[in-house]
Amino acid sequence: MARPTFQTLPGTRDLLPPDTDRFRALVGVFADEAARSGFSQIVPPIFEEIGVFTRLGEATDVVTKELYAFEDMGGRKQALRPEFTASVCRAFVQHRPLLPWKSWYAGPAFRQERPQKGRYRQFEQVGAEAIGSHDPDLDTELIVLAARFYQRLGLKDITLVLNTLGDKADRPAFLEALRDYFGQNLDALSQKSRETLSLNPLRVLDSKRPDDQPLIESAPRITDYLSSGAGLAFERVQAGLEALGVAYELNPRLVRGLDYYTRTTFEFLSSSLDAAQNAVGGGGRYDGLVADMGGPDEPGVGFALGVDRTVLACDSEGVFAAPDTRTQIFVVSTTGGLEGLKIAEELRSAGLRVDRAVDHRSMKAQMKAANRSRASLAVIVGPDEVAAGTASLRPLDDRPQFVVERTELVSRVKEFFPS
RNA sequence: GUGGUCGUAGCUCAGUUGGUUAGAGCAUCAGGUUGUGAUCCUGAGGGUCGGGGGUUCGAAUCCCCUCGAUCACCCCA
Repeated sequence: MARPTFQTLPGTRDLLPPDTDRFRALVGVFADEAARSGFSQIVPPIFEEIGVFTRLGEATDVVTKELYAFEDMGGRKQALRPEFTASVCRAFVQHRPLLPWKSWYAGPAFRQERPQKGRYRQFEQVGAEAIGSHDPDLDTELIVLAARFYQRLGLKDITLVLNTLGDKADRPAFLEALRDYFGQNLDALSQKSRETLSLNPLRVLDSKRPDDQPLIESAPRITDYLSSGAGLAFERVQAGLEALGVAYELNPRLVRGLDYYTRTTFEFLSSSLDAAQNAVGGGGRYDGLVADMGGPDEPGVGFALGVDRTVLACDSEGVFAAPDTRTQIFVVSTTGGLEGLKIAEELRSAGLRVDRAVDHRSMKAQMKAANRSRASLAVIVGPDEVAAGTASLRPLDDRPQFVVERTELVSRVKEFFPS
């Protein structure tokens, strides 16, 4: 096909109906679940001072090579948000709300990477964050909130994977152990992983390269390096999930890509997704991040779910269809006057979904448009109806057409749509 | 950033070993008597075959470059 002059940039796309209805409904479900769990919505700006995001970690790809950074006219360095957590922490520090601060959000985030299935440069997330409490039961609540959301969409093939990364203080010894271990087996490690090792040894555990698997399998485990506090918290989260009947898998190699995570980390994987990008959501605790933003040393825990991937998962499981926003009534008018327009607005005022033929085309053309709109009723006004003070109602199925008084039009049409 | 695959009408695709005005289905529009859709019939519009260059008497078909899409690596939602 000959390409148009302009088209969407790589990794971006137009969301068109009926997907738009579906996205909106999905966010609606999440908003409802979040509110049930005591979270209120926050809408941070889409771009921030670049420092807000670079605080996420010097070793994270999200910051070092995927950030959409730019300067404003005054030379101020800023960037499109690659995720929400940083913005939420910044907002917390800026406004100092009461603790715990529980907020949810929905909106686009931006990462400049090569697009592929389930991975876009502009992608949609919903998520929730709670700042100001160490309570591991809060971790559990967050996880269950996400799980309930998936459940309400109708998704079944979702696996919850759980791990802990320990406290900041536990980290150095563990990292050292990893460096030693992998360092001694350097020749058994893939080239890529060797590079990763020098940057962030944790991330080597996350390698998907088959060659690395045997080595990773017997690598040191964080659980052996946990402080008692972190260990107890991890047990408490597991106990909570068990008490609530939420299934999970432990995976000591789950490290997640952002450097700020501490203690609990989790990921939701869709097994029905035939794409490499099968993580539909993830999150964890970030106990030092608020302080890094220049705020008080308040802990935080939260998650983000990828809306685009979740929708893909819904597709492959055949669940969560778009809600019906179809036109109910289609107004056909051949008078050339304003009667059709008036009727359409009257019916709209009465709360019905009404569309109308434009451009004064032939009745046949208007009826075709009516049929295409998938409305179930056509209201027809021509010269005869106007003269007689009536309107013709034509059901767009097999039922017979009938005539109603113009003055009773709205009530007669409403009768046609019970409920 | 690296690699694989792909790029013909709005959509899904044909297009034989390079050979005359590039096709189909769906969709769109208009007709099939005077005001009636979804079915059926007839017809019409719509493509410089992603773009540029080259080989050739001749290229949608072969070669090179480029752009784009897609999938994967990496990484993550």
